[in-house]
Amino acid sequence: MGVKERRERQKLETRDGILAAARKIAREDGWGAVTIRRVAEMIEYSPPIIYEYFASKDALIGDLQRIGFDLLADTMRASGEGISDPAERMAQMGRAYWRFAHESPELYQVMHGWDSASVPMENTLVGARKSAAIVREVLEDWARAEGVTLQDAQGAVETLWALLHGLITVEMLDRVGGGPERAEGLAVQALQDLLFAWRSRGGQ
Amino acid sequence: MGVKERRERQKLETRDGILAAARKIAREDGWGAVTIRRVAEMIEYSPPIIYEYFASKDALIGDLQRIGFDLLADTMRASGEGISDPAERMAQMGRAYWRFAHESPELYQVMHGWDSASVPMENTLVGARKSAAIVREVLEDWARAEGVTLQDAQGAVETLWALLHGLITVEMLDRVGGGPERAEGLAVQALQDLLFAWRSRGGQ
DNA sequence: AAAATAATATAACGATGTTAGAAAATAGAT
DNA sequence: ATCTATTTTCTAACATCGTTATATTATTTT
Repeated sequence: MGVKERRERQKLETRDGILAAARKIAREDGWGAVTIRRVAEMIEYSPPIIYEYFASKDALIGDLQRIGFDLLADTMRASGEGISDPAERMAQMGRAYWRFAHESPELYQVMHGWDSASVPMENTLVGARKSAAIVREVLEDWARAEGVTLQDAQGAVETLWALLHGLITVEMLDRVGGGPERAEGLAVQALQDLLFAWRSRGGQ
Repeated sequence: MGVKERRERQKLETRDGILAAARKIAREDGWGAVTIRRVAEMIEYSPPIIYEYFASKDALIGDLQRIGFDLLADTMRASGEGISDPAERMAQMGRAYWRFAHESPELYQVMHGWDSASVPMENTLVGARKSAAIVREVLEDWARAEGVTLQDAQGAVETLWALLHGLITVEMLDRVGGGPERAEGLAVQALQDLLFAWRSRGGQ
């Protein structure tokens, strides 16, 4: 009577296969190259099969988007674990964010609707909140440790996020002027500058 | 013998009509709704006519992208004109950037390839440089006035840009909980914080 | 082994960007 | 003013896309 179970397992495997195929195509040839037919070909099924697992192409891509945000949040959380100094923990998490965007550019792209990956913005909103919550915690730890009262903690988180995301954006667009290392240096520097300013004025 | 000239004029008008139509559709229903057929319908011509003026849909969109960047650069330049204090001039240009993104969201989107507007990244790069050059000038004026030596002026420009662009991104995605005014406040604040940090440490 | 059910494939639909070729409008020449 | 040549514009069609209806094959159950 393990038939149902085996079927379930196989179904999940196929589902994962579809997601993996879409991701692989996106990574290799961009999200514009991700078509139902090409995904189907890669998993060696006929196109309609995909609709047994996803309601639509948008749903499939939306799923990858959600997966990306979850992965990012997990990575950031993990990168901060076991580090007691809040400033250092924040720096590590910033680096984790940076690393994630560069190690999984196809996910970062789909998370933000780049590269003609048409994506429900609602997901981007929900997804971004996941990481934001983690950053906010650390930021408040830092403020407490530094004796700084943040007047607008959420705003501070958004500003930090904006800085990282903006620099990653310009770097991914640009791919010029000095290479990734320099941009990461800029990001680290700018984060420190912001923290320095907030500390100096005793609050944001 | 003014026939040729009239034809030329009419051709330019039609061309502008196509661009305007595409922009209008994008503004009203998003870039995903911009199809050749719909643009043609709006200008009251048949679809193939568009290919008399543009090599492809991508070329059409690429043109709007370039137009957007030029308009932004012009706006920023104009907003700083006649202001002698570099810090104030920079603030004005930052506000101009912010205003542009909100007054012409469809242009800002297409400039950065958002909303499934598939766009040549090369243009984004070239376009962004136009505004960057202007900002850099002012930033260097500011540094001179403040007696600050910027070790990496280009990096500083990129950082400022990243901050603005990032906050606009999060706000457009998010709507930021509190409306545009709050997000703009965050942007102004963060810019000042960065300048403060750079001044304090006597260089970036 | 036959019947019932589930899994998968083929063929097609409407919409897209784009092109070929026909039709219509306009120019210049007689 | 009419005829011809040229330019402008349109209709019809193609390939590709997401998606669905329907047929076919494989598997399970009786």
